[in-house]
Amino acid sequence: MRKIMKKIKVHIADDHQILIDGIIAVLSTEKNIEVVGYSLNGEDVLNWFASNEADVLILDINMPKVDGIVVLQNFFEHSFQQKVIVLSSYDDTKLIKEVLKIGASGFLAKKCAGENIVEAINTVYEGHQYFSKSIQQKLMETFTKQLSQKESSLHDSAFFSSITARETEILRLIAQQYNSKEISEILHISVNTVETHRKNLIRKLGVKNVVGLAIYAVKNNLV
Amino acid sequence: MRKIMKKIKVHIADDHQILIDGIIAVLSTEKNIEVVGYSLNGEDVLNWFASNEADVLILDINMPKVDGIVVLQNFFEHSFQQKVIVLSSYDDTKLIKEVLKIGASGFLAKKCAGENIVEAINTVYEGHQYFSKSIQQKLMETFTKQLSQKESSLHDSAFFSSITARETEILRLIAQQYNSKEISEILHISVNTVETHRKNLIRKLGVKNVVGLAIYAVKNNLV
DNA sequence: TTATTTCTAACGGTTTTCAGTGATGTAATA
DNA sequence: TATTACATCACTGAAAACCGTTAGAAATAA
Repeated sequence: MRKIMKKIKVHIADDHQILIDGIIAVLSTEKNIEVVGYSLNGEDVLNWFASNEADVLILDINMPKVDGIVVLQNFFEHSFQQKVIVLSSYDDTKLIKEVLKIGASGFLAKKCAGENIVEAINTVYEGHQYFSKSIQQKLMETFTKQLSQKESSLHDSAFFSSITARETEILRLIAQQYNSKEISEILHISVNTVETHRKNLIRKLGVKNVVGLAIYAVKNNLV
Repeated sequence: MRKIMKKIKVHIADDHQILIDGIIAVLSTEKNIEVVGYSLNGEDVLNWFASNEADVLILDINMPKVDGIVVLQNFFEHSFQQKVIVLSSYDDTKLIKEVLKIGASGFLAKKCAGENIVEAINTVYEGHQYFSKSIQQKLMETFTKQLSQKESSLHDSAFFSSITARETEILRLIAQQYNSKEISEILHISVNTVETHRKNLIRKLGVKNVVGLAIYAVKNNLV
């Protein structure tokens, strides 16, 4: 019994013909991948891609006429079901985040090996995400930085060194939009006491007013 | 001229001797890696590792007596400069985040290939992070999920449907701890106007007071 | 034991917030 | 043209926040 394999149809958009030819050459050796079209500028991509039945779009982000980002946005505004792999000369973290937000499934640095394109196409076609190695590394680093920042902000010197448990309790309630009177009722203490704690918090945290307290609370995951 | 290569010294901690032997076997073929010791339980790791000069600790997270997490915490509390690669049977996202927070440099699923261990050791020794493939995938997914959530919060119905540009401007200033009078001076408008905008914001966003506004602003990345 | 911190509470006074209501000019839109 | 949305401004009064300072009781650390 022979398994009939459906070919993955690929459209390529890049302003450098030579690069397109290169990619086509690489993909031509792959039995389950077929290049069904290409565009040399952003303007062209949407029309082209909408009319053919490509499954995957390989999109260069730096293109004349219409920027790749704009193409991406248009693309997902029309909620096409196809997958997009973004191609870029630089592995700029901001850019990567941007395109991921918009909805790209993969991100390839141009310096990566040809085999990665094949891998990327297969991966996104199966519904997963693909990132070339250097980009993975970068993203992972910002990711773990995020984690450690969260952690370190919790271990914020001000937070653990001088804010008492009671103050934290009150800070939490302030950030829940309770005013002093309400907090005094919740904690069964005098309004004056709440106000004192509040004043101490403002002083200790070096903020100006309740707004500062609220923001501090949010940034330290107290809400 | 021959380059003299310093061997990377590795310590392994796992309660399964057979796994340790396996790793040692894999690493024995590597010229630049040397296994200098191993521990069969968590309790043992810290003493052992502190006294020898290993560069990299390969640490199983599921161990008897002292849990791997506890070992990790102790480890970084004593601020050892060495790198830690965490080994685990499951690629549980929560667990990964946990160990990354604490300070691990790498995470390997036990199902991964032997060569990955070599790659991991070299990578973390050079100061980078290493994650086995399945884990990368998982982390990337939660990462992009985060991004999309951030995005969706920006596209919060309330935010884009009813808040005007001027109101946003004022909201931003409120979140910067300016009071109405100060905002009126910054924007060269009457205090009454600022107050009106403020009231409208409170109404439109369904919050109780400035604190609610501030929190809304932070959560929508306006500060 | 002594010293310090923390929680509690209070007083007096000023400033700000907040709710409600109403009004005007302008610009876009139906 | 009429309507709507927006930004602007005003007045009132009650409530809340803010500022400075003081001070006792209890728990905790030196």
